Amino acid sequence: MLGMSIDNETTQAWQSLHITSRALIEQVEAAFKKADLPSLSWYDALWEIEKAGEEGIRPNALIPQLLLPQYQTSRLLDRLVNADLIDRVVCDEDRRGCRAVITPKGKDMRARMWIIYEKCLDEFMQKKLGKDERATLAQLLNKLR
Amino acid sequence: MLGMSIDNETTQAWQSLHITSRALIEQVEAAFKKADLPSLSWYDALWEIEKAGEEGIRPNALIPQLLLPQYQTSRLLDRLVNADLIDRVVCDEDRRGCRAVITPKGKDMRARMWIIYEKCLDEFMQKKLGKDERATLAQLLNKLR
DNA sequence: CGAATTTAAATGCAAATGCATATAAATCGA
DNA sequence: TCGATTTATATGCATTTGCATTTAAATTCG
Repeated sequence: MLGMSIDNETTQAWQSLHITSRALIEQVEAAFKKADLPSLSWYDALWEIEKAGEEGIRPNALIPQLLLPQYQTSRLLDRLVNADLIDRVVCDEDRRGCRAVITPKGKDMRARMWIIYEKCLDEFMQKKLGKDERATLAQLLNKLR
Repeated sequence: MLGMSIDNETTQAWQSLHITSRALIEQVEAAFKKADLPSLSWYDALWEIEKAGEEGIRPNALIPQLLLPQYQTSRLLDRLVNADLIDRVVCDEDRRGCRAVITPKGKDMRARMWIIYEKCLDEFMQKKLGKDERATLAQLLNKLR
């Protein structure tokens, strides 16, 4: 470990990742806000819950998907319930837990958000990199996990 | 705009960027916390302020560097002042403003944080990608800005 | 010059976050 | 079986954030 040293490519790659990801996410958030829509974290949650179908999904299964701590997941669900976008359905097979199930209003919200999100992805990713570059980027980033 | 559609490479690249950046930053934050050190945003601010030397740097010049909104920058400086890591020096050429100047304690803190940060960069970036891959990653990410 | 506008920075307040802990059901083990 | 432990989720409280607004100095322009 002594003598470990960080080279210039490493610094540049990290810096780019740190800065670019923040800038892009901020731009997406700004687009949502401009369209009077909720934030990216709501989208991510709604999408995972919608994909789970009528059965819904357990909060603890949502945690690794959303990369959020447990308490944040719980409170995000609170807000989604409060906005009538999901229901917390009682969970028969485990009375400690619940299932998050999307409502029609939730589906509608997610669809409206996707319209904006899609435009962002086109503008901030698809138009800036060629197909092969996008594939390379994804591949390199995946090696970091 | 009608007919615009997002292809699979775009989705994958976005997803990777979104997920990977969050995961990596979280890991760095966790490393700081484990070492009883403050967060990445403190590091970034201390570094920019330290680089500015004895003259210090104006808060409004810090905003684009840190990619933070004005009020967040102001309050981050509050906390740094409060921890004796920087001083808010009166600014003679513009009485509305101030200059953020690092203190010896601030320099020391930044140096101690860098030891941890460097290990993270080595572990999460340098060890996972080859030199050429790191260069490619940085280059692709830079095209997104 | 002097009123109107712009810019730098701070702040009051409501909402979100982080942390530790609480609650309560499920599972494990003697 | 029953107390001990683990797991799922929620929540109280302090800190941080986001937003809108305030304060005050600098700049613009008739």
